[in-house]
Amino acid sequence: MPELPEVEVVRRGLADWVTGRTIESVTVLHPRAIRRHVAGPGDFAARLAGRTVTGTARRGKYLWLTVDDPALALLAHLGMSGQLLVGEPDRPREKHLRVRATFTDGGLDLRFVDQRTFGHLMAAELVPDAFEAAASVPVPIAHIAPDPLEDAFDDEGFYRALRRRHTGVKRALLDQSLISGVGNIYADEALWRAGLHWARPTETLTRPEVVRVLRGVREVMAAALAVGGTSFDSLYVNVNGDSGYFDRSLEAYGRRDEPCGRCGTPIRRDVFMNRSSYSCPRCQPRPRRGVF
DNA sequence: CTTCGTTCCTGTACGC
DNA sequence: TGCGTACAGGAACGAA
Repeated sequence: MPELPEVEVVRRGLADWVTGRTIESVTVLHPRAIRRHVAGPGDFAARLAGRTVTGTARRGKYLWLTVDDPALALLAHLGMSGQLLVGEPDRPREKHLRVRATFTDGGLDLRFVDQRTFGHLMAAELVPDAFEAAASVPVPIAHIAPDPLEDAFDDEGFYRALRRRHTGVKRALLDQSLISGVGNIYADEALWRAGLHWARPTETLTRPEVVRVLRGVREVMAAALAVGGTSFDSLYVNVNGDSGYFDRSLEAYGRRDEPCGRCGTPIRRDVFMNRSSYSCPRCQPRPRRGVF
């Protein structure tokens, strides 16, 4: 399940393998993969054909390729199971191949493979970034906040935004308009590190607690990035098809009934937002109404 | 305006 | 063996 560290691993791979190369043709094999590109597959392919890739960028879980048209980007979101793979152009088609791009040099091709089809690609317009001077951002994601690894992320502004909200801290961490790049896995890990329960009301958070949450997010993401990201199955891989190793370092996520690494209490699993939340009942006690 | 439940999709695991 | 169900879950969308 790609979150920020996994997307960053993919971005770095693309930077190595496609920068400077010219796209020859783009084939859409499944229209759902470009459903956010409202002009359709023909327009998507036509906008990208002949363009030379000039660089790569990322914000949160979105990554994009810049091209020799400064107003255009190839924007990608991997969803739950999306993969961007670089490989020999004559290899067999993957079962869930959705989009394929070839290059004029006849070398390695670029494939978007996505089993569960929650991911998508689009050819998007680039506009000036409201958060970082001199930077550009694709229009469809201009509304999301910077991610916590960006210089443009505003820690104090994040604290004030949380205090204005009336929701639980985990829901806020998953809200890409407040902080981008955090998904279910790293939200649970960051809250475990910060010693906060997922349902803690955001309006009661203290400044030191928010500092702990942000430190937790940044530290766990940096640690995951250092080992190539988190993989539970074969669905997350880098551009060469290799998995990361961070699942061996997770403290809370997926560890139901296993002992907490700090206190030994069995990790608890709750259903929240129709998905799993893992926490330590002792290190992350459930908040009581009226306590704060 | 904010908040929150629903929906999209496919493959795997598991109980009976 | 096969069938039904739970689960994995990001984010757009609509309702309240």
